[in-house]
Amino acid sequence: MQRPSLSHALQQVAHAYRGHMAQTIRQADLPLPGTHVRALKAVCYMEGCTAQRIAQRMRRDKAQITRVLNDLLDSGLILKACNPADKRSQILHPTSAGEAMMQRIQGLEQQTLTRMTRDLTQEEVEHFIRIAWHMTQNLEGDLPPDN
Amino acid sequence: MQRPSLSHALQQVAHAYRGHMAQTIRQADLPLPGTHVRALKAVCYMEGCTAQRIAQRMRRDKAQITRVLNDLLDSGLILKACNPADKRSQILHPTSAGEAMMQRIQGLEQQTLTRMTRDLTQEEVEHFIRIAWHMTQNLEGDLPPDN
DNA sequence: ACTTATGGTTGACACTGTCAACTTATTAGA
DNA sequence: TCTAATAAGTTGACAGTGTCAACCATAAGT
Repeated sequence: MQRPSLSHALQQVAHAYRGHMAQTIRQADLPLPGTHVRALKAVCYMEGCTAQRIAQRMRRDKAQITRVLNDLLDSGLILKACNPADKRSQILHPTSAGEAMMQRIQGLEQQTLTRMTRDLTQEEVEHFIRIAWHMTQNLEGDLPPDN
Repeated sequence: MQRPSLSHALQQVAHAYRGHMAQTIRQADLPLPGTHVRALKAVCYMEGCTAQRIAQRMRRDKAQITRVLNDLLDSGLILKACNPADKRSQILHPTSAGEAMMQRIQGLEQQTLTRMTRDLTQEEVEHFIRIAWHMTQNLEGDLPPDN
């Protein structure tokens, strides 16, 4: 552990990213907190997306996911449809408003990512991602990336 | 943005680290949340540490720092001393209990970091830290690392 | 002296995260 | 088949994180 320690660097960069995204989204008048964005992303891009699958992917408590999804439902960004294969669960789909929101947010995220990596090579970024994923695995040890 | 996206990787690794540390600390019966740990670390290792300096270093709102420091004060882990050079501010010092706590937590953190980087080379870890710091700079743009 | 800036505190609030208890439906076993 | 264990989702409660605005006291510049 030398000067910019791993833990400090990690916390700072995560905080900076979160903060920058939050501010960007606020400035664009899209009143959607970070967790909601991530959940919406999952609904838009996962096939046969259910609450449980989102919880697994994000490694969050399913209680939190339920609430976030209900917010998205109330905002008219997603829909729940019966899952004929399992009456307990519901398949989630974005509404057209949800798709549109996702498009806008993707743009904002891309902006943030571009700025964040502006003086880094593609290779460096990939290296970073690979190591980050490795560290995650070392601490938890399951689930494929799949995004 | 390919499969394990930068944003996803970043959020996952930060979450994994935070979660692992929290659990480790809980298992060791040290009832100290993460922000408190970081603040205590600053008090222990920064010369002439004040609330303001901690806030700058952690890039957090000073209101939060005030509250965290008051918790640490109530727990008997730190002390506030008058700053003769500026009556508004207080110099913070760890108590012996605070030092002891810091020692124990350092050990736990080292455990977590070791596990997290167990199959990575020193070079890879340093590369990761360097890129993380770069990204932080790109999004915010000031303050030296100094830890 | 007056104004402005800074260190710190407090109140209010939004967001994040987890745990436990519960309902309903599915699945596996006796 | 009946039943027990398990899984999806919901709800309540709560701890922790983070920020904003208003405020007080002191400091610094004019």
